[in-house]
Amino acid sequence: MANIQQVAKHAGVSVATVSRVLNDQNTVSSKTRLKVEEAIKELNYEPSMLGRNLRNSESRIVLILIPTISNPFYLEIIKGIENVAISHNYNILLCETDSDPEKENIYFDLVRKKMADGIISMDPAVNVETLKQLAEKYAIIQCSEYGGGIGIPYVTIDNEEASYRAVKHLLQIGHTKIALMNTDEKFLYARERKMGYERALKEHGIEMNNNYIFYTKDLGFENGQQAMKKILNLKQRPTAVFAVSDLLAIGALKEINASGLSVPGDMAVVGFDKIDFSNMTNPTLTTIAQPMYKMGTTAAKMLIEKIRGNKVDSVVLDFELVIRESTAG
Amino acid sequence: MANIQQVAKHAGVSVATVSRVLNDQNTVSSKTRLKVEEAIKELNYEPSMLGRNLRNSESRIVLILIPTISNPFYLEIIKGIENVAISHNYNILLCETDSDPEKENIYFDLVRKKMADGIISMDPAVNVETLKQLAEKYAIIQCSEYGGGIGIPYVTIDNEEASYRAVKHLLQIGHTKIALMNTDEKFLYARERKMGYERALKEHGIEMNNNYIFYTKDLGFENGQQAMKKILNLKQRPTAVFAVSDLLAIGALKEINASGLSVPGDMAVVGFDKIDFSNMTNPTLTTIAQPMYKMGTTAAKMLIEKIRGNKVDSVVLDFELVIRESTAG
DNA sequence: TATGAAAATGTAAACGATTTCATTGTGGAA
DNA sequence: TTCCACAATGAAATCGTTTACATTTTCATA
Repeated sequence: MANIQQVAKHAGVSVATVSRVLNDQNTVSSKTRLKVEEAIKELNYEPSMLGRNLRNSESRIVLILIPTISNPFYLEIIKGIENVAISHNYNILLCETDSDPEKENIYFDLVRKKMADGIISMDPAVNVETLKQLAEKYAIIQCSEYGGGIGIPYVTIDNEEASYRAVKHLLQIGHTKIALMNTDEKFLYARERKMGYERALKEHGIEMNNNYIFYTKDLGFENGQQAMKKILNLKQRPTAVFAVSDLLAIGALKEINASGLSVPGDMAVVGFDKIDFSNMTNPTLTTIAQPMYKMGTTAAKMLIEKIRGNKVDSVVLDFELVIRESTAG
Repeated sequence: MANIQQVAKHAGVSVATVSRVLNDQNTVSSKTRLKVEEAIKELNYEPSMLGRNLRNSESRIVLILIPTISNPFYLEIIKGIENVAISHNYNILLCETDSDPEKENIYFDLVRKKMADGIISMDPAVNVETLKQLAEKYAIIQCSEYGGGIGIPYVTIDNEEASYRAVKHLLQIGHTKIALMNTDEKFLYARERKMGYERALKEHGIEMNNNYIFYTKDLGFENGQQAMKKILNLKQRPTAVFAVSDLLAIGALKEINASGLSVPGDMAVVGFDKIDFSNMTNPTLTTIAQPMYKMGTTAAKMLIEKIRGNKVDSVVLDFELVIRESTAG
């Protein structure tokens, strides 16, 4: 495997000149450029990024931290990040933390050890203290899930308002007994979405009923099934459920179907995220569409700015309520 | 940011000694080791992987090539690869090719330029010629999808047999008019699965009927819907469908439901892959379970062996037929 | 033709680790 | 005490680039 020295010798020039050709510098005469390019061809030379990266003190790799790759919610965001990254000559390392601080630390080490130039964190369970500390020295952006007020730039939607709109939709089509399927309130978005839920109810003169609020440990399909089981067992059974993730909602859907009830006839269901699958279920799912691709591209652009050493501001993007069969009574 | 020189100076030793401490070499006296460790603490030193990688001529990064991140089939495989990789101190770069040779080439360049130590390819549409050429110089393993006979080690299941078993199951529960929803036969697995389909039919004295075979461009949900639409319009309508991917099958499911027919009463459906979502549909999907996690770990171990310069052999893993509601008539 | 600014090229020092080989230090045996 | 084997340490080369600075070349102008 040839290196730049050999190319230089073969072309009869210095390594500096070869490097200039490689980096498209305009200070090379077309004659020598040709010589060099020929040598490169003949030797089948490929510049080593290891050498270049060391010299430039960069890795051109950015980390994406997600709790699990199994939640399709992240897929579109990742695509957005990826496209921007690639067009800026960055590559992405997808890091599944399983919300495990130990795994998390492996990845944090990657930036400490210069193997990564920055991080986009989408893990709501991330250790905020560590992250904050890391952010003092390294480029970090939070995407979709963020610890508030810790001074790290983020991109998100207005969760309170989105939740409000979802619940309001249920109220408008006549529901008054509406259950909330939420996650642990240690997560900011969980608290925000509950607030939106409460505001919508209040606005319609309905008092929030704690018996109608269910907390799940995770955002997965099974969690939705289990929670729905409990809801169906209530003596005062609600007529609608608002779940804070599509996977939860799909679990609910499955459970309702299994119990012989029908959606939306007996029970309306609203999800959150608009993952691909939300359109594949039977019935299709009413949900809040997060602008996932846009979130990804935005976060990536912010990160690259940050890596360049510029200051960046947080961004709040628009969402949309998508009404489909699961509430189209 | 401290470097090894400064640590050496601070500890009053040479850089060689610091490096020895870093790499756990036993030739360091416990006294100096202590001094060095103290200096590392005090200076908050983190060894740079850029320097180390250059010196060692390795990146400790491996590439995973997949056509699209949207097909959940790959998720479990990726997890398997990831776990093995991490435990061997490798990191993985997830590369979405969109089956676009140009994007593919960006990633191939990464290994040519030493930014990656090897590739696990799961892209059936990969440019086999390039891959073959690359495999002469770099470590490459094919996982799940493979170009046959090109001398690159692969891990897969017996697609012909799996398909045979799926169709045989349908025959055994009484179906005789069975449609096949396949993809382009330029893919080896598509040809193999068709052969299995044919063998099962033949064994039951049924001649293969080309009107019952449908080709889709991709393996997505929409492709399944479209193909099912055609199937439902046949005058001699089949009573069962075998789709070569779960996403196709789920699209079919959706279309059957939409047309007012019921599964499995009017139409039985079998998928392939056992993705998570195949258990969330209504009804749940009968499918061929590929040992995805195992495929991932196996491929990763093979790749690491290959990187080390050892010869590795291809592997064929077991599959399983999982019978669920969509055929439980 | 001599001059000098601008353009083209070269030299050598980084970047930050690992490792070979040489050197020094240590302790036990004679 | 002397010597030797072996353990511990250090000096310096190396991995493959980029780039500041120095040097040479070119060429229009006086």
